[in-house]
Amino acid sequence: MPEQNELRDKGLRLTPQRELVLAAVRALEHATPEEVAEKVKLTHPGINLSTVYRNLETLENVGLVQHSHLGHGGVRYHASTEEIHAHLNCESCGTIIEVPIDATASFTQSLLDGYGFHTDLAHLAIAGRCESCFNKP
Amino acid sequence: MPEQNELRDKGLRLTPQRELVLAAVRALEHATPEEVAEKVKLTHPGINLSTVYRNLETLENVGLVQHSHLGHGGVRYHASTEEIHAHLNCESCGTIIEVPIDATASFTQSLLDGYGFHTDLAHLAIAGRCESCFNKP
DNA sequence: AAGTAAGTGCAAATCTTTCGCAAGTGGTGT
DNA sequence: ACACCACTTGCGAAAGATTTGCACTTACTT
Repeated sequence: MPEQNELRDKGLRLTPQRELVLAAVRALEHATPEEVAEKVKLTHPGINLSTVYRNLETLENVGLVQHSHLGHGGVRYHASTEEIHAHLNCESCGTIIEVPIDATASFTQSLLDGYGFHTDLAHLAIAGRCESCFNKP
Repeated sequence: MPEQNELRDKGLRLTPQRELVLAAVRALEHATPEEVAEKVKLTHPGINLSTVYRNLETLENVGLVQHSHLGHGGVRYHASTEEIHAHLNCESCGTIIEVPIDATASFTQSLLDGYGFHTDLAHLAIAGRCESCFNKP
């Protein structure tokens, strides 16, 4: 019987750790594995970091979460249900500006037309400088 | 007296290691620190990997080289004089497609207009899938 | 030629992510 | 309820990339 649980529906076992990891990713948005672990530890102190890594990978495999590479820091995970957006990452101050994916449509279309490339702008941040940092030395 | 040497002009000491690191970055294009070290070792076998890292950082500080994050692998360095281009990175097969920066001008302009964001598309690869990988399962 | 600060080599330390393995547990069938 | 077994977890160790402390060396200044 479907719809009993989103994890079981994907063929995964329902463990407390796994549920908490998924909940943490959803709550945090753009969290690193480390941050996810911290969040989970609030309610389940014993969880191991490698369990977090494994669950992030597992959850990504079934499509419930996705990762992207923002800024110079490491990988960040977000729930698949979040609205898709591109990230502008200021290299000076680290600010992340979210841009609705529609605003990038003509660009990705031109890459498709010109290079046959199917762009996934959500996966990697776009580097640059925000207005205020640009105006500094 | 200026123009005696590009490194000294930047206030850096002229060491064999440093010259070789710069030469290697220029010769290799998109090389990882590891690859730079390999190249340098051909003529200076004793060079230490940490010396390569330190020189890459130093050379970047004075603007002679720059790094960018292509694909999932590590950091890659290129000479500042290289023609600037964006990189389309196929997440399936790892192919890198180079795109002249002109082709992205209207996109970066729209980010500037809409978000005051000064985009540096060369710094991070753009993720997605190339034509052939897109047509596979 | 001598002095000094920058640069180098080396080894160890970090940091992040992965892996092997033994012990634990969720889900299924009895 | 009971047992079974593959999937999961915890833990420690390993791996890969990059950084750091420190003593020795060397490029540049005078």
